[in-house]
Amino acid sequence: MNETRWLDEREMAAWEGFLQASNRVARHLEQQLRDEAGLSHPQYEILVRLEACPHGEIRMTELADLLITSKSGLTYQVGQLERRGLVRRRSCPTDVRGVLAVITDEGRRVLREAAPGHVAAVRASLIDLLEPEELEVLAGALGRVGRRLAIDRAPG
Amino acid sequence: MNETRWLDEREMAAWEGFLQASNRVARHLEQQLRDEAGLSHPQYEILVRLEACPHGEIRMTELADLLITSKSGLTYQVGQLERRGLVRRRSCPTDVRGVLAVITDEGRRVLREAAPGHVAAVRASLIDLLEPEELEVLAGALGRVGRRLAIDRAPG
DNA sequence: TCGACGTTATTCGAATTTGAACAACCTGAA
DNA sequence: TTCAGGTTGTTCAAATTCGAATAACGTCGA
Repeated sequence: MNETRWLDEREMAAWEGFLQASNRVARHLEQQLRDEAGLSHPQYEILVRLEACPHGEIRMTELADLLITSKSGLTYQVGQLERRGLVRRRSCPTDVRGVLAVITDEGRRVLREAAPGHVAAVRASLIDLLEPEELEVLAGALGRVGRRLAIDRAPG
Repeated sequence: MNETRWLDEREMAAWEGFLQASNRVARHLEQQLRDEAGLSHPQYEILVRLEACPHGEIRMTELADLLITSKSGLTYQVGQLERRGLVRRRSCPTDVRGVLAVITDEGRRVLREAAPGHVAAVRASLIDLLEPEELEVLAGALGRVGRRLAIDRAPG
């Protein structure tokens, strides 16, 4: 058991900044989407990912990985979206067990309407608060963090 | 209604990196704390904040603001911690409505035991993945983001 | 061909979170 | 002093999240 390497002042500042920014940005976006588009952030993300897929469809497990959520959580949210007609399910042609989540025309329409307000909120809460160099560093550093943590992830 | 300013490539990279890093780091820490200390991250944060306060105590509303959570959510978590003897409540001497959350000796002990593992996880999932310059930039930029969003917050 | 083993999506119960409603209380200006 | 208006912490119902358990299905080597 090694001696604990505590955080020094600048490490602490980075950590607290990261935590606080994560929380506040998340809250900001959640509220904006809820108010202006009637969607939760998880729901919005599902629509975004689906639209980016060929034919607007993808396997449930793959989608769960993209969204960094649990499979059961995705089942629930896709169920919500299906109820509202923004997504539908169809069974996978190559694997009887498989389910494809598919974005509907209505889903695309809702997404198209929600996107401008969402992008504005992302700018207001993060992007436009950063200098160009900061943006660059953030993209590089946090991209590395995400990729690093993506590796040693237990299956959900 | 202005034309939407969509995100360019580097802005998108920063945004996606931020989102993904937030999610993955949060998951990593949640699991580590649960496994090694039997605490959720919110609970750990409550203990940390309390210990940093004079006499290890603070008003509920102030604590909720520090933690960036709702008042009702805090009521619940403090209730959980009280059940386990890590925190106790006492009424505020200067305001009959007020309640002070107080960390107990047992709470301090549990926190002391949990801290090394938590710091190690924070290092492994974020801090030690960053170059010194990146750390500096992150602290500055995300600190600004947090402070900016702290201002226009609706009361909870 | 046949199992052993891993995958797939869902269901279930338990835990957690939120905002609204609420009762009780402070505060400051008239 | 009074009282309108804001605060305080809790309770409540509803929504969401997670992991374990489950049933059904692929895959691969012997």
